[in-house]
Amino acid sequence: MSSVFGLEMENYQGDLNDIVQASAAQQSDMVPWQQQFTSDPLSFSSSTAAMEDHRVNAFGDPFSTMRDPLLLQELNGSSPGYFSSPNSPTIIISHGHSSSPRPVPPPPPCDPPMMAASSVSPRGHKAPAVLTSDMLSKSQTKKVVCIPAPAAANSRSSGEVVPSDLWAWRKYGQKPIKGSPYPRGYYRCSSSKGCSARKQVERSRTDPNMLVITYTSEHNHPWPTQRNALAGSTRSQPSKANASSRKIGSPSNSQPQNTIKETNNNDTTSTSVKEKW
DNA sequence: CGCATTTGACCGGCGC
DNA sequence: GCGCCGGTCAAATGCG
Repeated sequence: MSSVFGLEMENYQGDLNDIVQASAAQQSDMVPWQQQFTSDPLSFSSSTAAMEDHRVNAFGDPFSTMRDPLLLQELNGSSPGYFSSPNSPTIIISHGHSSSPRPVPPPPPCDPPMMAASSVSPRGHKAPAVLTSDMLSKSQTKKVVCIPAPAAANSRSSGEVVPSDLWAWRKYGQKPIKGSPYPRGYYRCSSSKGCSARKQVERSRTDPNMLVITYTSEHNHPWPTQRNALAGSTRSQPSKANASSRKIGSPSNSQPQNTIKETNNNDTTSTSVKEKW
């Protein structure tokens, strides 16, 4: 399996490039993030511990220092090394045209049952992205991103950590998923009212440290120059139970550079990108 | 005041 | 046909 992955990864890198480029192209007229990132020196220790430490300590929110994997993906355009790194988040991109009205949740790349069996290490798993073509061959563009979810420094009451990205996401629901001890959160893009972009965030049942983010639909608007409009952007903490710990992961309103860092971390998580149309 | 988050209810699809 | 599960909606609440 791993070998397959490796191969796939290689292949996907190529695809990814395309994707990234495409993405970049799409948003090229929006925000020159790449420049920002590019200018950011990537100096991270390759050691997992260091990485985690780095992330978690950065702001208390491991994800606050990293942009959405998806974002990273797009940014990848400027940092080719990202995907090649074995530790990067697993990103699966599936574009399809679905016949079913309802988006089919792709299997958590990081925690498919089989993986559970094979991946014993909670953290060092080179999470191979497992993607069933079936699922991917649906119609909407679905991107499954598997990223390491470090400690729940920024975790909510439910314990989920939501990475912040340039888009403003509004949570519209959360449901416990059968077979998974962790609930799945449903987010919608609040950057633009008409935007149908959605994402589902859930923890890998086999690896609580891994976060599986599924992006559905695409944004029909440019990147928010600054976490836009609807303003508040995504709150990271619940207002009740953890009122005191609320907004930890606060929006990265203006710190894109962090992404790059994340991009650099290699060595702990595996990055694999799959694309399906 | 406006927006985000939370939570429960409702709806639709799928499997048995 | 029934039950289960996932996904979405809507009302209430809290925070900036």
